[in-house]
Amino acid sequence: MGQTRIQRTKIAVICEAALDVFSTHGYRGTTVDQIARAAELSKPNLLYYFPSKEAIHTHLLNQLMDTWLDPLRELDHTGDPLSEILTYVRRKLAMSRDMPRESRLFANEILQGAERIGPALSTELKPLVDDKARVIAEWMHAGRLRASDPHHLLFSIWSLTQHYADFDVQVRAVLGPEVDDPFPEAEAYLVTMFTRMLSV
Amino acid sequence: MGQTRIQRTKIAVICEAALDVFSTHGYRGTTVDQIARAAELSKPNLLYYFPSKEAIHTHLLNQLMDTWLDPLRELDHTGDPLSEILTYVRRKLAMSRDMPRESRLFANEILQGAERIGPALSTELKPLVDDKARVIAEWMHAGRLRASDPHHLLFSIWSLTQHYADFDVQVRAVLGPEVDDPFPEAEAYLVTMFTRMLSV
DNA sequence: GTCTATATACTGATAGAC
DNA sequence: GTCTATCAGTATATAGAC
Repeated sequence: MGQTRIQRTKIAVICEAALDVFSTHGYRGTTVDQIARAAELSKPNLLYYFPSKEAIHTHLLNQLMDTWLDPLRELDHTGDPLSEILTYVRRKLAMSRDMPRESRLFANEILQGAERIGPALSTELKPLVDDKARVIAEWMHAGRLRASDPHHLLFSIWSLTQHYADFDVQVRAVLGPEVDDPFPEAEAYLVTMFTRMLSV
Repeated sequence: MGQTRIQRTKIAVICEAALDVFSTHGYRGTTVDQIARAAELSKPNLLYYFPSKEAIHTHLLNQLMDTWLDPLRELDHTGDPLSEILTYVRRKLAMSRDMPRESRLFANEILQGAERIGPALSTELKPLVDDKARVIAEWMHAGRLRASDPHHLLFSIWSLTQHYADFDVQVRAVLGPEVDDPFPEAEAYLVTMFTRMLSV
């Protein structure tokens, strides 16, 4: 939409700042002032680029939905079943490692009833999941994966991988300070788990 | 502390109401007025029983921590390894089904940095987890369970079971209205998963 | 113990100068 | 485009009558 380069830059800075604050304090816990300070702007100046606090939040969630579903879209029905699943697990875990704020933004939204993103779950998420669940079911039916419920299989991948972003504080508290980076251990564990679960 | 029966009842009513509101709106998203209305009390009357909004929240979290760890405490090193794990999984899943508000209260707190409950993670949770992880490690070492990382095994049980409470909205959106109760499917899936993961 | 009324502070958003 | 000043609405908590 006819934006100058400077406008796009400022909007990006605001989104970056907003993601930071929303993801750690939730929607209600975040103030426009906090976002403005993090973006190094005055409050009215920020509201010159976005009409309201809610507009920023909605914008972030909509942007995120696409990125979030990319790894699942890439699940290829022509590939090797177990490799495809393990690749998906690794990508989702990498997203938890590299985009923990996005994961928490999403988790906050779902946890509090998905009032803003709710519709997209039925219109965007469900059709994609149903499609991929069908692919997985065919693999299982063909004896190329051990049988189990495909939908719950996908739920389990989401919960296990996102846990390392969303519950990061708890994971680190339990593992203690001697574990600097839990992700290598996590990847090894999850690969083992899904291999034992699915390999024929 | 020298409370009359009526006082205890009112405090229980307040806690019940507060759990309802805090778990669906988060700490900042909750107003004292909402809690008061839900408890059918006036706002000043509510603040006669608790000194502040934060005091109610802290009280709930502290109470919850104990209940939350009970199923793990019952993991018995003299029992059959796989049965003990599966029982733990079933109990945790039952808690997600029967106490979803408590699960979400806890998830909200961890997700937003565990500012209030953080210390208890190191002093209460970690020692218990380390202890039970040792039991599991011994079972694995004795060849009674297939080897894997005990800490991450516990993480996986938490994330998989709590997912059905914390992400309930998403689970239902994906499964669609034809699935009335996802928990029986979930239990069957999780039992299969941990059996394949751990049975020798 | 419980209420009405209110003090005090914060927050989202806008007006208007520059 | 960006700022200072400020409004209107809301929130926590308290004062004081009963």
